Amino acid sequence: MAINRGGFTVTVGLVVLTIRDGRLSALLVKRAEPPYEGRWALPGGTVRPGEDLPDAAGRELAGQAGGDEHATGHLEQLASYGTPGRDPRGPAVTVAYLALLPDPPATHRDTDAAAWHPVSTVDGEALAFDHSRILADGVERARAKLEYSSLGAAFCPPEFTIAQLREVYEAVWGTALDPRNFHRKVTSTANFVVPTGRWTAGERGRPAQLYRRGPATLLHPPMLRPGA
Amino acid sequence: MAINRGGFTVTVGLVVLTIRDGRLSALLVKRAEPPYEGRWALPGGTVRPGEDLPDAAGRELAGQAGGDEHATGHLEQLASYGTPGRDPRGPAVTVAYLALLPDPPATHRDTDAAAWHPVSTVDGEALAFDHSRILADGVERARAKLEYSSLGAAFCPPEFTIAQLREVYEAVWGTALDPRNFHRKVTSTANFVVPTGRWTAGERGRPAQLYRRGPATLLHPPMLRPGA
DNA sequence: GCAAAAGTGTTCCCCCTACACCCATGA
DNA sequence: TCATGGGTGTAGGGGGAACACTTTTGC
Repeated sequence: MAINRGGFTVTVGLVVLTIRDGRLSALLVKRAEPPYEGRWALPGGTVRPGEDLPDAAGRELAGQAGGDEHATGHLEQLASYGTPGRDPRGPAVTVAYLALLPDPPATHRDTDAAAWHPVSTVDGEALAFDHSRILADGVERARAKLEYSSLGAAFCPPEFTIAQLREVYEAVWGTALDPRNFHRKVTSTANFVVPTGRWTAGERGRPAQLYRRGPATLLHPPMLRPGA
Repeated sequence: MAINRGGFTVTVGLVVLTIRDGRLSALLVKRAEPPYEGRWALPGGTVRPGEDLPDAAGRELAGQAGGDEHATGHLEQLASYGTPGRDPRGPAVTVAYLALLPDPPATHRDTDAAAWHPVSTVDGEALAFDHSRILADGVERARAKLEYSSLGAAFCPPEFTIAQLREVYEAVWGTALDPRNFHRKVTSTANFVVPTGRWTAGERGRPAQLYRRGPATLLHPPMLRPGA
């Protein structure tokens, strides 16, 4: 009944970001076969027959980065790429998705085939296919969305301190933020974070209250980047 | 040399918006053949072999709405849609683009096969395929982008008054804006609009200065929607 | 005590809002 | 002269930036 009219391979590509050692980092996989054998590339794979695009992205994400991304992380469509010749094997459209994950301990460790790379150290031409451009687009999307959405908390574990959330913003934007103003801003924005009543202990300095993600998705007013 | 590994038809779909009679309106075409024969749908078509996605979108736009969209309008990728079953003919991914055009006189008149519909009158289930959802996504993107970009001017002819630009914002957002504050805001934002030195004549009231689009793309600070 | 980190208060300034007011034209 | 729309001035308020200050822990 379904007639194959198509000439395109459709794949999903994943820009998976997290904060490791205070640096915004992307998950990359090393290609095991041509084309671009041995080069780093974005995780991803072909969309299966009868599979919806978000499902394919979620399946690839679960396979690459563990299964709990729906608990605290975030997954959204980024953009599509179809420039002729981008895949030497033939016409191919990649629908890219952006995933934001907390780092420890859900995120798997580096292996020979998959590793986290600080985005500032990924050379603009180093990745396979047109993945350098896709990665750059994903990073820029993440930077922009922190301003007007509550997605910064997607990088945090289920319970986190305001300082942890601030370190997310500082890592993604690459700027220092005033801890006092950041604290007031976050806690005074309705439904951004909700206090749990629990507190950190055993660390330097005064204990900090733990918070969870609130139900808000859009921030009014937004968090503004100092630079621009 | 290029091996066809594909099972997908890839098409581009266009959400083409303009302001007609003070209302945000979308260009729709009436399908001449099954599936959904006789139903209104978004303009679009299949991506040709060797053609890049933006080129395909621009070609379809030129074919449907005249050729000068690059002069004053705007074209950007919106999102991709690939839910199984969305096209009864088989697996199909549509990469949707959003186009913003000035209305008179570049925009063609309505015909039996293509007509402008105020978006507020397009029923949520009336369009072919999943085009109602794509249209809704495009309208929401346009509403959001007016806030923090200079794209409002893409709806205006090459030379326009501040009042014309204000009517664009009012039509897209569906709210009334204070003409005095809007004027000050627009003219005081660097590089948003640049005065031509020419003035309107022959109309009611005091003549208004004519402006062109400025080189700015992002607005600092943004224009804020009154409602939220 | 000292360093370090959490959290509060305060001041200044910019921008947004609202609205009074003046200007320039057509009828 | 009146109506209509273009454009400027000004007062009030909310939020952000900067930073002094207090609180509570580890060492």
